[in-house]
Amino acid sequence: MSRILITSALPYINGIKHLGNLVGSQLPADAYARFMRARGNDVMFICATDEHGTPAELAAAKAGIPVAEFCADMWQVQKDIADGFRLSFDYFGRSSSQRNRDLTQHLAGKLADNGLIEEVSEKQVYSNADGRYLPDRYIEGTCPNCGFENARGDQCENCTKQLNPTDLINPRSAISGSTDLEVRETKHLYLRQSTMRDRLDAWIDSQQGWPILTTSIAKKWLHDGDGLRDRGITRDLDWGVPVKRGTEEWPGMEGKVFYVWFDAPIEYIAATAEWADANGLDDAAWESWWRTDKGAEDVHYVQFMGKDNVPFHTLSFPATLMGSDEPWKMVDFIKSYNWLTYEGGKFSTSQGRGIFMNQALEVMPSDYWRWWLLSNAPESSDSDFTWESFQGGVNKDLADVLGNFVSRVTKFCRSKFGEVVPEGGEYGKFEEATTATIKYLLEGDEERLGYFKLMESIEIRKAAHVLRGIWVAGNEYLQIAAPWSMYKKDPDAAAATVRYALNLIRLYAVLSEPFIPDASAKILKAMNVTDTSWPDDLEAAMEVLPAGHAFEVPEVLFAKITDDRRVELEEQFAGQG
RNA sequence: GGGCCUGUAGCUCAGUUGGUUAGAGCAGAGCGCUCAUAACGCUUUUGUCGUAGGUUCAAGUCCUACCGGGCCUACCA
Repeated sequence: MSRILITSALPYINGIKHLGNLVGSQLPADAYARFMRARGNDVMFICATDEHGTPAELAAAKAGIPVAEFCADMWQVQKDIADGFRLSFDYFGRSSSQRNRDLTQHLAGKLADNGLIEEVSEKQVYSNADGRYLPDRYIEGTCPNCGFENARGDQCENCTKQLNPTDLINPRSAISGSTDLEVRETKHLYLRQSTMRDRLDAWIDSQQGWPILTTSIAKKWLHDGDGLRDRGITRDLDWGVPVKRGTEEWPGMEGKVFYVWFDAPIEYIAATAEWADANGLDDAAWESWWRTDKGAEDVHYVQFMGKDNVPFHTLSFPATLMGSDEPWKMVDFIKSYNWLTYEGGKFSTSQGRGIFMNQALEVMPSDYWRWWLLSNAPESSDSDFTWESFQGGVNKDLADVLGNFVSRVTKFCRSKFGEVVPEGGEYGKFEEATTATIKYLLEGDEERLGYFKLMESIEIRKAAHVLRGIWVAGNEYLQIAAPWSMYKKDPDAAAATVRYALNLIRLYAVLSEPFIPDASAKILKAMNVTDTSWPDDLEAAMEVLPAGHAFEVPEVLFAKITDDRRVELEEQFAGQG
């Protein structure tokens, strides 16, 4: 048994995420967590909402409620949706928790003690009308390069030239449109990442088998231009973790908060502490996952995220932990994902293009989404969602190959033997061959990785394809064994075939659980079995349901998506953007 | 501008460290089965592996250039 710590990138609080966000972190992390638990490992799967920063403040203002209240509401909304997708977090925390405040302030204090924090005086644009400092991208104006009138303060979207807010002609606030802006001098804390460049570089070099997407992004930041740059970790905002040096005030930093990207990854740790608190456990419980001096030295830690998050997880957060000079558990594997596109274009929150998580659950069951998204996860490059592909994948894989297999076996059994595992006959060469085929698909060989290895190495998409192959093996078996014709001349032989096939159904429920937990549960319930033990011994697994065991024919597991329905959905979702 | 990824059958994609006749699913065609959600199984058509060069006994696999698609580029998270 291993101890496996899994974190999924924190969804930002300002709105409901779309399917691209889901497939890029939470969903594959969940499949991995479920798989690892099923194999008997001790798993800690952590996620939380990322609640600080300007967008949260603005979203709250737009909703006309205090930001703390807004975040509390949105946390519940996101939690409910996560539950709807059956995301099996051991704890879903909040980055605004007291635990995170304490830990963020503590780590900042340690970094300062170790000479890794620098105060920098800089000029920031302040909007009098809005009563706040504006991040670069919240300032708009005319691009000095191409004349585009809606250029943003960080970059002109029209000519892609990078800008400073002060470059803009006729700058205005993107929030209020006010032109009453002024440049103010303000002090901020910078994390001296540059001094840790070689350590970070060596640390990344020492990692084995990370996705090329992960390492190439990290290397680029480490070596591009002058190398890794220091980064401001504070902001002039109201909403966030107040800047403190440990538990002490930080002179000159009054009224400022830490930058979200400083406190958000720390929430992985803090959320584990929240988990301990929520379960009435002491600090030792969460520290055994995070402190290598308190039991975490044998923990295997895996992070999941979209590619946009890679720099923070390969550089800033490791720099924070390393720089504290305390024995924090560092990540062992960073799984990063490309983007999911929608009907050939981008998912867009601002334009309402694509499918959001709440809408998805309103129109289709979560298993359908889980299966399509995981079997098409953007692991090697971007993947495109189309309703046609979704319909095809769900209908062929789930309804025809798996669902219909369960249906044909249980219904045949009911009509010939009743709703009970039939006795008589013995397993023979067909069963032996099928078991061998499935064993190969599970374990693989030197040339081809099997389901187990693919899941362990987080090749989710490939694992899904192999899993499908295991379902197909059941249909192939039935075709060869043909119990419907065998029944006429040798009912005992047919009974043995049905008994084997019923055991296949249970096996499929166990193996498929990481991908389609609802269907898996439905199957197990119908088969009247609670034994979900992992089939380390496949021969034994084919005997779990003994002759005489009662079961029920389940309802149709996966209703097909009709062409009419697909067209309806295409139209419903095309109308928005 | 710089960096990274990517371009393989009509579609979506696999193709390990270069090695015999390039694979899978879907779609198409044929056959079989009739237990089943008109489901399942078997067989089968299609490829100058983006283009042009190069290295090699041998390249989809390595190198160079070019063309196409995507992403990142540090104050949105």
